[in-house]
Amino acid sequence: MGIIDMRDSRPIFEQISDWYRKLILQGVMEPDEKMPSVRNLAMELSTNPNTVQRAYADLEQKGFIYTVRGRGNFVCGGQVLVQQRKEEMIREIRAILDEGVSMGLDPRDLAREALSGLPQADGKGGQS
Amino acid sequence: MGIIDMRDSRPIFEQISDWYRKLILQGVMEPDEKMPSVRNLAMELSTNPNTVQRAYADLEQKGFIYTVRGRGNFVCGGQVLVQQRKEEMIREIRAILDEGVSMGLDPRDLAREALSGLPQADGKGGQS
DNA sequence: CCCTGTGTATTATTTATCTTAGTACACTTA
DNA sequence: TAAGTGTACTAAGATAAATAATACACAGGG
Repeated sequence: MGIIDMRDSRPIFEQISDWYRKLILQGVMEPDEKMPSVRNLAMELSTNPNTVQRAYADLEQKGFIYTVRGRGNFVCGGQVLVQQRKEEMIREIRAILDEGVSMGLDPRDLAREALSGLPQADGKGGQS
Repeated sequence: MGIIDMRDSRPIFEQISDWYRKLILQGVMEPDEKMPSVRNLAMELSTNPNTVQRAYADLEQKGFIYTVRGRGNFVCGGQVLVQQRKEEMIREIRAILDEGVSMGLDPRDLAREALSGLPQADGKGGQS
């Protein structure tokens, strides 16, 4: 699946932002690595520079990239963002489990079924 | 929190649909119980009858309510919907855990932290 | 039958968001 | 100097959401 999915109802800038957010959190984009230029990425995705610019503004506002005038956008480092996202994930899962409880379901049962058949962590990220 | 939250970026019809979806899944609205009339609910929520109508159309399309011409909308029963929602929840949790794994996190750790401090199922729904 | 309440359909208008387009300016580096 | 970079601005088009007003068909109570 590419960066932009036409069947996805979310706005393009959000799909771009989400794509790179995941790349950064996964360590595929390393700290201080240069992001594609606004114009280049717009060309590559057959979209508008303004749309890419908005995606980058979103990433910057959320602390995933930083800007150097005249040079480009670069990836922020690393562990703090992973930790923040981890806590956000826990809140998201907890919200689902809460809803399950309100329906009379057993949250441990939900968690157990969600865990079954998952690949294990590869430890590449080295989160200690 | 009321049905409509102005700080919520989701459309009003979706908030209404979601609200009643949860009431039905929680058993607060019982099978064959009458839904508020389109005009009454619109009045109560200070919104447009068309918006409520759209929410009801959404609920009907998803199988949560049924319509009797000239009489009103009524709640569908019960266990099949709960089971469907349960499986959907498991898929949602699994997607989050997958993302965590791609970041090098341990999914069992995420699940355990999400479970900690949750209220237990009250068994009111009686899901066997 | 008549009246009221119900869902449903239609058209139009307004509003907000997203996207594209084009232009311009300041900064950095080769 | 020239090319590449981010950034700002205005304008226009497209789409979705919400409101407004009207109309029609059906069910039930009197």
